[in-house]
Amino acid sequence: MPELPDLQAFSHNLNKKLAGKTVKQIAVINAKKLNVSHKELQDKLAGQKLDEVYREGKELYLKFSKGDILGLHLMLHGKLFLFKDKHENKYPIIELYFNDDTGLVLTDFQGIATPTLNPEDKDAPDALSKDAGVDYLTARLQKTKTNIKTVLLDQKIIRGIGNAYADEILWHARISPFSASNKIPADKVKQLVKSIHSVLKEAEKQIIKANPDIISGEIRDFMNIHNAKKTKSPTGAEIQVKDGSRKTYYTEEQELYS
DNA sequence: AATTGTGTTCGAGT
DNA sequence: CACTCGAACACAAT
Repeated sequence: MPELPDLQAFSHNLNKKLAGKTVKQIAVINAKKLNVSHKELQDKLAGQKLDEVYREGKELYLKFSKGDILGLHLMLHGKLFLFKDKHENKYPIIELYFNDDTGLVLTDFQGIATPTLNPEDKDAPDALSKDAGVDYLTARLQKTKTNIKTVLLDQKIIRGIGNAYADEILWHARISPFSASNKIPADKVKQLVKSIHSVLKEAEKQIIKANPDIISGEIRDFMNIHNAKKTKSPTGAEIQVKDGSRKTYYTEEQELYS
């Protein structure tokens, strides 16, 4: 599934391809959790120009000329396709048609990818925002004793990190995923903030390098730790796997604070 | 051809 | 009551 760096790449590419186009029509085919009626979405967005596409947490935001925003959450398997005139992709959720006869379709075989009209502003900072800095995380990590991986995955605390990148980030920071969040020393929290930023930005670079025009799917061959094809970390430690409702990959190089 | 993977919600258990 | 954990969603890729 796409995580933050993938979505970041998608948003750049979609912005390049779609910004400036005007919405002609919208078809809602299977959006169980859309927060407004099909008619309201159509009435609001038809005729508006798409100003910008960008990423917010794990969602893509399409911002229109009158200020309306269409949020797209891809969930586990959502995929985007651009098309001319019509498309033949299976499992469509929603289709946007533009006035030059091109279109954008969101599909999901699980039917759980979710469009949202004018999503509420979230309190939690985006993982790449400067608001998710040392001060914020230090204070926030003190408030809970759950393990640090769970905290990184909690979208109410910091938005955008998923299962795979949580493992990559924690290895990069050399913090065990099972560490109690309130036991991580100050200098390690500093390192964690640096690791969040550098792991996510580096991944985005790798993804764009591998596929400059990517707007869906995922590329993860380059991942160092959360990678079933690898047995050792770049520094030679055996990669361990803990099976849970999601898998956690880690090595003994990561210090456990408890 | 059986296994694996992925975010979020929700209900049950501690 | 607060928290933690697993199941479900339903298929593609291998």
